[in-house]
Amino acid sequence: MGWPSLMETDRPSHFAADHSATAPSPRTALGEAPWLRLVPPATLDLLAEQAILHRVPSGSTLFEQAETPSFAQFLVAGSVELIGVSGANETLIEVVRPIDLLLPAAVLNRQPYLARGRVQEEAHLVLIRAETFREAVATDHVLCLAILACLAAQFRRQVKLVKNLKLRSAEERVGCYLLGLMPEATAHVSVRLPLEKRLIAWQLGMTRETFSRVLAAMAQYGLRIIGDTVEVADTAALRAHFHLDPLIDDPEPIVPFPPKRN
Amino acid sequence: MGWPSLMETDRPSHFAADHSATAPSPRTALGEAPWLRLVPPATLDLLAEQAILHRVPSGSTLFEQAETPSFAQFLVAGSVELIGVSGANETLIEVVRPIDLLLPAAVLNRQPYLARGRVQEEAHLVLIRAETFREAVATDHVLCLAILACLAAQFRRQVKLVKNLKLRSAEERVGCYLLGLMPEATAHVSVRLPLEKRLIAWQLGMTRETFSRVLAAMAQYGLRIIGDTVEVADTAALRAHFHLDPLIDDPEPIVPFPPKRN
DNA sequence: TCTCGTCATTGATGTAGGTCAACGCATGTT
DNA sequence: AACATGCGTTGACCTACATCAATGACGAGA
Repeated sequence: MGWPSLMETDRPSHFAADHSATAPSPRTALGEAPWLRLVPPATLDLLAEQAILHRVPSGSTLFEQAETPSFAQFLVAGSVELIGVSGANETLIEVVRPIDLLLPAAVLNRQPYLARGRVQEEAHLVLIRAETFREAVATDHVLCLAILACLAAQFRRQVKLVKNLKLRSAEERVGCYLLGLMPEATAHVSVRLPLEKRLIAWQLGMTRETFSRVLAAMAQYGLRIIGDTVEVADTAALRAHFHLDPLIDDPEPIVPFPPKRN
Repeated sequence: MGWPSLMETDRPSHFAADHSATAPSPRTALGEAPWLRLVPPATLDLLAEQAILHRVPSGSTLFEQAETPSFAQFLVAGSVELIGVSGANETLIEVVRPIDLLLPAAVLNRQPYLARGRVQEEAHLVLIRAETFREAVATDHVLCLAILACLAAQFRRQVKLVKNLKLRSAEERVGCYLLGLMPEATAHVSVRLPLEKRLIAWQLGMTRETFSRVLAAMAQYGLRIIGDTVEVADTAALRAHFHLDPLIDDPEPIVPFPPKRN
């Protein structure tokens, strides 16, 4: 498969060699997740103890649909797309961005993944054995609260994605996506697209061709595309046409949930 | 609004009168949720203490999109549809069935609902003040684990719904839905549709008209519709055409997560 | 330099499913 | 009875996309 060493428990030597100097340890990586801030260091130590820090190149498959997870995977850097597959059809479920867990629901419930995990931008992952992870959650209340917050955010992101997809036309999705890239105040803006167009199209749930056509058509709203940069004459005018909805477009933060002393 | 008394803390007298004899107490209702089985009775008592048990008629709006939840709502009986709204468009996000929580993610994170809650079949709800609920989760690790399991299941259900919708054609959705109603083994079956057709259509993400047409077209697979009952000559033949995918069609149980003594 | 592969653009065409409208059939109301 | 209201069916039509195909632009390798 795309990434044979994932399923092994021992760390492949070339990974150790590559990163012993530059890459942070799994423990450091976990410590950097803001939503794990309140978790006792001892618990993080425990999680990190057997953890593996992996760099995975773009395009690799992290896990296949229907597989039962062996690891909890923390995405520390890069991005991973979750793809639902049925027969010949594939559809993007969501794009996971750091720092987040990949499909924690499957890991927690010992259930099969409902989607394929594919690396979009080179990913840095911390792998923790599923059982270790489950036990830690079952043992440490504060960790459990953190995971709960993480999962809640993922749920809400999922709902937002569905709403974006089902309530808006292709053109609206593009318009709102572009608006999301622009700074608030400025009138005349020039932004670079953060991804290849085909990837943006795929994220917005349309084909390259449609995306291209829509971009072209948006010249009428004072929008120019030169290569991968977008120039807008008047963002206010754009905003007038495409109404950002906070209940769809606002990013969904992972809000840590303070434990209570009893 | 549809249901003015929801936002009040004190129990409206006619509810007390109506149900003091027949309806179970909030405490009993909570005790019946299998996935709360492991939660200490003391915690359930605490939750039930100020709780309100409500019967809400079909069609009522439980909460509006963008509202910040004041209550955690346990759906004990009936069904509730969650509807995403944007401008003039509405789309069904999911149908919640008992025993489950309505959008716990919003309640936990103190964030606005992303969808409207509308009663489909008369609902029995246990309302718990949001803060009480949050504190209980922050205090009791076992409760926290139960909610985590509940939320995990909801997340997975959401993913399954998206896959059903985006990976299958209208005809396939109908076919698989019908198969889901049939008993496994029998060859010749006659099933009654559990809901009005317009509601099924809406749940399957299509219009009444399309649903009607698709049903008619499925005569070619040996299917007859008489009023609200469906007769299938040969379920095996149906199954050959419409492949149920466990990763889409299997119901998503809430699997309780055993706590660990440390 | 040429070539090959990938991405983007543009046009022509196809189609799944929505929209609109008419009608039949129940059920409940005055 | 007469009437309204809501659901289901069916037909004619529309449209927002996808699909298919041709061409151009760019970068990497020989």
